[in-house]
Amino acid sequence: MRDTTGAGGTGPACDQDRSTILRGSSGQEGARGRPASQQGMRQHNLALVMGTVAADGPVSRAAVAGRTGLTRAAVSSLVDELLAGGLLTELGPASNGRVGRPGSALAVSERGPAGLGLEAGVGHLGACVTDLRGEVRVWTQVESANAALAPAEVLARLSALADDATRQAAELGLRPVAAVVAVPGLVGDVPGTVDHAPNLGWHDVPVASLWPGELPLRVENEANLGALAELWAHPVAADFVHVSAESGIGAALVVGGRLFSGARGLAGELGHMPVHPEGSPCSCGARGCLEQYAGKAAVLRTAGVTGVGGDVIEALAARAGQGDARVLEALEQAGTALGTALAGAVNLLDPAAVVLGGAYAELGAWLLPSMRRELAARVTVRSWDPDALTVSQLGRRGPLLGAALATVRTILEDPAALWS
Amino acid sequence: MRDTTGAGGTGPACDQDRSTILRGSSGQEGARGRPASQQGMRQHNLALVMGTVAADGPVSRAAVAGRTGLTRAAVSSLVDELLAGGLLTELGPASNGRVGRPGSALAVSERGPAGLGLEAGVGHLGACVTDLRGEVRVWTQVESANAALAPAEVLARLSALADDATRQAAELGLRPVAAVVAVPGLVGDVPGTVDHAPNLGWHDVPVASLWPGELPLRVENEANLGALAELWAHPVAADFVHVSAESGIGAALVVGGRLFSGARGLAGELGHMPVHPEGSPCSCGARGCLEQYAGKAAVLRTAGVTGVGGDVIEALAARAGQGDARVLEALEQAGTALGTALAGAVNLLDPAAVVLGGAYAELGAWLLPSMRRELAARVTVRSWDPDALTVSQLGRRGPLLGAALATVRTILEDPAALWS
DNA sequence: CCTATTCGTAAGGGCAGAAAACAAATTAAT
DNA sequence: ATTAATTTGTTTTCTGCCCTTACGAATAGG
Repeated sequence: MRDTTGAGGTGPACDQDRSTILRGSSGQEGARGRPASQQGMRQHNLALVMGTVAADGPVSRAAVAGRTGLTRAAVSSLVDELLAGGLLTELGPASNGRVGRPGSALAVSERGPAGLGLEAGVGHLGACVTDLRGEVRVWTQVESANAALAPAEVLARLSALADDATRQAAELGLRPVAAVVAVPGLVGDVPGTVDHAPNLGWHDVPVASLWPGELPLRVENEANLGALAELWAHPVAADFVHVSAESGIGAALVVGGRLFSGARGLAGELGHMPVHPEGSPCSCGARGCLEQYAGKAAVLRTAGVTGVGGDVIEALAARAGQGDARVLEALEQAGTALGTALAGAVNLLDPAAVVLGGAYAELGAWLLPSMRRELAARVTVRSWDPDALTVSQLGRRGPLLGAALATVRTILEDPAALWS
Repeated sequence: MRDTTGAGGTGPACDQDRSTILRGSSGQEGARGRPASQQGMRQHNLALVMGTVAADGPVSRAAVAGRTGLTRAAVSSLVDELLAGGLLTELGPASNGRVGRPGSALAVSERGPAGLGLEAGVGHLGACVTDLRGEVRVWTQVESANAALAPAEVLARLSALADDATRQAAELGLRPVAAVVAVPGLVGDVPGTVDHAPNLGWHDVPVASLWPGELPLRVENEANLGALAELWAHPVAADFVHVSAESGIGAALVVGGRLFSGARGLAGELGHMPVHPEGSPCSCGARGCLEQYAGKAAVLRTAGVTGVGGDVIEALAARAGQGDARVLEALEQAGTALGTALAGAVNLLDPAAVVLGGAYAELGAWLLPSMRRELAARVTVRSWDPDALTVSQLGRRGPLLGAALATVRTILEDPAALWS
C-alpha cells in the first residue's frame, strides 16, 4: 500500500495494538487508544530490532541501526536485552572484506522460545513446533476419526500429541510458549470457543476450557491460519486473498500483512457468494451459491467420484492426471465458478494477489485455466495480472504451519512480553 | 473488533503511521516500521488528548486523564501545548455539583485551523469549510457543466469557489490548512492524480499540478469520501460497507475506522459484481454485472424515465412517490440486484453495518425492502440483523462534507504537525 | 608501521511521562 | 461561620529512553 505523505521526517512512533496476530483488530479498539509510554517505546523498538534481524538474516548491530534508523547505541542496548532473553544469538565477528572493524553477526536464536501448532481435522490430528526463525523442527500427524469422538476426547488425544511434540522440541532446546489449534469451523466472538464446526460435529465447544494441556491455547479457523502461513512462510504480498476448501469454501483476507476477520470475526465466507442466483438451491437456503459448483461435495458428485476411501483429493488429482473426462469437466466447471466469485472479490478488494491454498492447491493445475479465464474476463476495470493468481506451495500443510507460526509472530512482535 | 488478550497492562505505545486518513495503508509499509521516539510519543499523546476532548465534549483535564490513562500532570502539559496551538479552548471553571474543586472545561476550538472540502461533480462545483469540531461553517455549491470544460478550467472555477469559501471562513476566524477535492472517478496510485473519471471526461489528470490555489490539495474518490463522512459525522460502526451510485456503483469499505483502498487504491468496485453471470453484456466485457441491473442508467431505462432534464434522481423519487408502477418495478429490481451483490460482500467481509449512501439514499424507501429480503435470504451463515442495513442521512452531501472533514481528521490525528 | 574506516560501547544531555507533594476551589459537616 | 473532606490543576523530583558525542577496538590499505 502507500503513504502519500513524504513523511519519514520525525521518527513517529509505535504500533497501535500488539498481540493482534489472530483475531486482531485493525485499529480503533473502542477506546481511542492507550497512552504512549516509554515502555511502549522500548517494546516497539525491541520488536523493530527483532524483526529486522529476522528478516535480513545475520546482521551486525550497525547494520540494524542503519536499517531501522535507530542509533548504534540504542541498538546495542536493545540487542543486549534480546540476547539476555535468548531471542537472539551472537554469531561472533564476521569479516565481510570491507575496510573497518568487522561487525558481530546477530541471528535469531534457533533454540529457546518456540511456537506449538496443533490441528484437529476431520480425519487426523497434527502437531508442529517451529523455532523463532520460522523453521519447522517437529512435525507429527496421526489419523483419528475425530467426527466420531466427543470434543473432550479429541482434545485429550491432541494434548497427548502435543506433549509428544513438546518432548521432541525440548531435545532440540526449544520451549513452546503458547499453542494455537487449527479447526475446520467458525471461530466467532468468544475467544477460545468454536462456534460451529459441522464436519467435526462441534457446536459452541469451549476448546480453551476443555484443553487439558498446560500451555495457553488459542483457537483459529484453519483457512485463516493457512493464509497466514502463506504470508509468513512465502510472502508474496501484504494484501491478498487466500482461497481454500475444507469445510465450505473459505477466503481468508490478508490486509496490510494482517488477517482481516471482520466485525464479528466471521469474514471470509466465499462459499455462499452468488454465482448463479437462480441456480440450484443451497443448504444455506439461498440459490446458486458457489459451494454448489465448486464445493468439495459438488465437485466429487459432478466428477462421478463416489465411495472412494482415503484421500478423495488425491484420488481426484490422480484421475484428472489420467485424463478422466468427467473429472476434468468437473474441475473446469469448479474453476469457472471460483473465478466468477473471485472476480467479485477482486473487484471489491483490489488485492495484490490471489492464492489458491488448502486442498485446492493440489488441484491447481486443472483449476487455474478456467479461473484465470473467468478472472480476466470479469476484472476489467483495473489491469489484472494473470500471474497474480498463484497456487500455494504449502497446500494442506498450511493450517498446521500457520498455527505454529502464529505464536512465533506474537513473540517477534512483542519480545518483551516473554520476560517482563 | 476485538482483542483477545486481556492486555491493557503496560501502556503500549503509539500509532503506526499517521496521515493515512486518505489513501492510507493498514500498516506494514514495506519497511518494517520506523523507530519509536520521544517525539512520536508526544505526537501520539497529543492526538490522544485531542481525540478525547473531541469525542467527549467539554471535559476537564482530570477527566481526560482518567479516560486516557495519562497522569493529570502529563495531560496538563499536553493541553497547554494544544491551547497554545489554538486547537483547544478553555471554557473556564464549570461546577458540576460534585464535591471538590471544579475542573476547567476544555473544548475543541471553533476557530483557528479548519478543513476545506471541494467537489467537482458532473454538473456542479462545491466548497465547504468545517471547523475542528466537524461543524459545517461554510457551504457553497454552484452549477457548472464540467464535462464540457477542460480540467484546468474546471479547477480554475473551483479555485475561485474555494477562495470565496476561504474568505467567508476567515470572517468566522477559520483558517483552512489543506484542501481535499472529491471527484467522481478512480484515484489510483499516483497521488494527486485522477486516473479515470468517465463522467467528467478526465483521463490521467494531474489535479494537484493543475491546481491554481495555494493550499495543498489532495484528490479522493467521492464515494470514499462519502463513506468517511458517514463514519465521522454519524458513526454507527467502525467496520461497514458504504454503497453509493454516482459513476458506476461504488462500495467504499471502512475497516477499523479507516478507509480500505486495496493494494493499488482501487478497492470498492461493486458495479461489476456478477449478479446474473449469463445475463446481459456489460460495458466491461463481462456479463450480468450489477451495474446492468442497479446502475443509474439501467434503472432509468427500466423505469422508462428518459429525457428528463435536471435532477433525474429527484424525478425518480417523485414518480416512485406517486406510485408509478414501472418505476417501482425498476427500483424493486435494482434493490434485488443490489441485495444479491451485497450479500456476497457481507459474507466475505462480515461488516457491522451496510450504509446506503449517495444518490441511492434518496431512493432508500423503495430500495430497502428488496435489498433486505435478498440479504436475509443470502446471508445465513451468520446471523444478519436487517437493521444493519441503513440509509445515509447525508445522501449526496456526503462527499463534500467528507472532503472537508478529511483535513480535520488529519489535524486531530497529528496536532503537532500544525506548528512543528 | 601508520592511517582511514567501521564497529561496538560509554558518558552526558534532553525530553517525556510517572510519582508525589502542594495550593486552590468547592461541598458537606460541625 | 468554620472546619474537614474532596477534587482539581500545578509544581517538583525522579526514572527511563533515545540521541549526541567521544573513545577504544579491529580491520584493510598504503
